[in-house]
Amino acid sequence: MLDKYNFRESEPKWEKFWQENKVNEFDKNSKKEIFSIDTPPPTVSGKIHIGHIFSYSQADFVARYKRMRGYNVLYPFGFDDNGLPTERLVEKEYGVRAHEMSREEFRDKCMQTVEKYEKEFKELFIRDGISADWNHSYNTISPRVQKLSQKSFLDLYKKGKIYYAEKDAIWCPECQVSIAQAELESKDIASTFNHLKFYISGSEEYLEIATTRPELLSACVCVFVNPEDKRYSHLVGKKVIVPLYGFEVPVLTDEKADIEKGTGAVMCCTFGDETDLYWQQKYNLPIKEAITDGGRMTALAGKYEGKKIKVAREEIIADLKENNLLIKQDQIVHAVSTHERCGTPMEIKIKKQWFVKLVEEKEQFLKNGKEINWYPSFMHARYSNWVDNVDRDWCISRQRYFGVPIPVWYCAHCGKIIVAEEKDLPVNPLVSKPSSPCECGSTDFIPETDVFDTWQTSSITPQINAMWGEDDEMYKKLMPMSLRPNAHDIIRTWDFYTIAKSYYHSNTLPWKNVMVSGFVMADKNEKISKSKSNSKMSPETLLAERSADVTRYWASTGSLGRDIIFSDEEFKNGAKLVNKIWNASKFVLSFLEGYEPKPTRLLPMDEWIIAKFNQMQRYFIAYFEKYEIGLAMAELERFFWNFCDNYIEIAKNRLYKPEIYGESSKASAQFACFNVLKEMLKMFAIYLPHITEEIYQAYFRTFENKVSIHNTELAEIDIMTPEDIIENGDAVCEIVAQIRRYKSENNLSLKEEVERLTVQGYGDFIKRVEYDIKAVGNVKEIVYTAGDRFVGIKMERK
RNA sequence: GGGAGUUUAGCUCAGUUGGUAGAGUACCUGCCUUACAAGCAGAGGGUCAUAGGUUCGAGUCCUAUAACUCCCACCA
Repeated sequence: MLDKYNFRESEPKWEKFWQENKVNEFDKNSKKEIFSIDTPPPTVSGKIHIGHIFSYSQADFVARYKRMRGYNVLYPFGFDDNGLPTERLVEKEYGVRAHEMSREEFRDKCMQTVEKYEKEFKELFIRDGISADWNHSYNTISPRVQKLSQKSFLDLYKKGKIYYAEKDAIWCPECQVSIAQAELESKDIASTFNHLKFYISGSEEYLEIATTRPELLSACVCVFVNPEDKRYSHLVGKKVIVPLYGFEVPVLTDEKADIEKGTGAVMCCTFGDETDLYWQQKYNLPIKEAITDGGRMTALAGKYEGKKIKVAREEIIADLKENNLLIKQDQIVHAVSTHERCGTPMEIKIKKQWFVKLVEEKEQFLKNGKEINWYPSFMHARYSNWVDNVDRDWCISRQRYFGVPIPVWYCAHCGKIIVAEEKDLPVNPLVSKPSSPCECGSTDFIPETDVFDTWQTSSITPQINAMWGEDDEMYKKLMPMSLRPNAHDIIRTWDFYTIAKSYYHSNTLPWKNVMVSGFVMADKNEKISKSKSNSKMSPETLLAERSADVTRYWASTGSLGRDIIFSDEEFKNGAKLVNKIWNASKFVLSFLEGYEPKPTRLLPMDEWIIAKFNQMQRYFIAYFEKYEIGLAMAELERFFWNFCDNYIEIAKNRLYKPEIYGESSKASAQFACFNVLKEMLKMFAIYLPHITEEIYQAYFRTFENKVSIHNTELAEIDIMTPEDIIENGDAVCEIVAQIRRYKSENNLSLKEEVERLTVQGYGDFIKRVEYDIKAVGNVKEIVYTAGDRFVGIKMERK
């Protein structure tokens, strides 16, 4: 019935079949309970890597499981295709910089690029057997999503949760864009502590100050010492002269000046770091900007104007040395906040920006986090830990090009902010104008040129998926969504922002459950990087050479939330499993040709395997309900190998030789084989959708009456079995194992005949299945003796 | 400095409510057994990180310690 299995032909064949037969589609009109998944839209910023395949496969297992548990599954798929990561990809692909061309030209290039990549992405995910419903797909740059993103902005603005303010913003001088706290990454960077002479005004005495950023001397506004620091108490209130620049600044006291650190005296520049900002606000210090948006020195820096930060630093150190103002240099390694995308140390700039309020609602967000089920549960700690530490509102304006425009104008006359009207969305303020004049009568408007942070858009994926503002009934039905799957790195961004947005918009949770997956590591403690992600691990290669089913098998072996090391071993195990499933099915089905399923009086060992199956399925389901896909698979796999090595070996004699064992004995084995294989394949279908479909189509489809195995539902095998059947059947396996051990230890073939087998204390059940034991062990005679149970078996050979 | 995770066989990991330590893999020994040699059978291999405690009984519960990993804070 089954011949050879060739995944290279079969896998694409079934992928096409599923699309054509709408196997994975969400049914809007179904009465079934809905299970909805807020799929992560992959960022279009380069290639899909093995980590994507890993975590998307895991989410797919859940989607397939829920479908087979009778849910109406909404499994959408989006692409996050705007914003800085995409721009950088486009700049790299074309070898250009966005600011070198017109906005339109750059946007065109971006659109072309994302289109190309998304096609590739989609093909790759389909090739991995991801069962998303492509009717429910979206792109964050599409007009539909732009509209929703702007609607989100308007809603929050009206609710007072978004504000426009000129204040400190975190700035990346490399990308020339403001970024959010969540986009910072702490990095240990080697640096130099430069000890400088700050002469006391009108004195030969100097104050020694250590700094890593001498290039900011021109922005120095004061010097702080700790009020408890006796060494400097005589200097407090006096003025010191900033080296090289010659202007005077006061010596002030503040607790934040650490006696232990450096020399205990610190120069405050606006802005070298967050502490400078703190002091500026606390003491209302003057603001002096020494660095331009592009990371070069301003006119304030005098002769260093126009130089890059690093260059200026080197030159200024040389000049300090030359002027005998440098006392010494210490090499240090210190933590520096950098932009996660480019690794450039951040700067603080005063900018007019749009912000979403976060700080004032922290308690609420913590509460919301508590109401969500996190799998694994400890990932909740990571969420609350982050929310607890948030100390900045979320800056959502970006000085970039390829993004969702901020739908706002400013009156050229009075400066009033004019936000777009909802009916006009999506709006590009650079192209259109407000529909009515400003209150002041002016019709002259300055459009906002900034675009949104991508997270402003991707934080409403539940709203996008649930058709917010498009289908109110559906929205009500779908919110909160059932599940958000994502990796642990974006808990602080995507999860957090999404929770905040859903609360602000509708006072709901975005989803009931979060399933957090780990990372794929190249090796222990070694993340997969572009250079490491060689062809051996590229998804294309793995899918083409190892098959999608085997790749998915590997993805199933991971533990929830835990990082996994890329392992060739697991691929081998997967290949073995797939092969074994094929062979076992082929064998079993060869005895089921023309079989008509009907209730049959079952022999004990057939009851046993069915009872074992049902028990395994209960464990399997319990694991899946906790999103423990790996443990569920292990449970299933263990059963399957037991089915092959013990049950088939027992049953095949009856299947082969009805003339000896009787037709009804064969029918009993057929019943068990038919049902166990069928139900087991359904469970495997969650992980290995291709090969199971091949077998289903070749045989079981006629009986199940569903177009695809993926439209069937998991079911127990509904027969009554004696309570102690598992225990008794396992005991039989134990006896069989002892026969095998004996033969193995004596270097005998397993088919060697046993003259007499003595079984002691195993009870009456053994007698009832004597024919099975005799057959599988090739035993001529069994002698039963009384005594303690599990005493053992004596064997004699002629 | 704050938080979290991990520590069980050479390796990768299970171990549900406390009750004689498990699997896969590797190594070794056999077996061409009428599905599968990408298979089958079997053997060896563990002070469950350490030290205390609770208990009749602890890999499991409690306390402390150590090592590794991650998140956050630390940026003069």
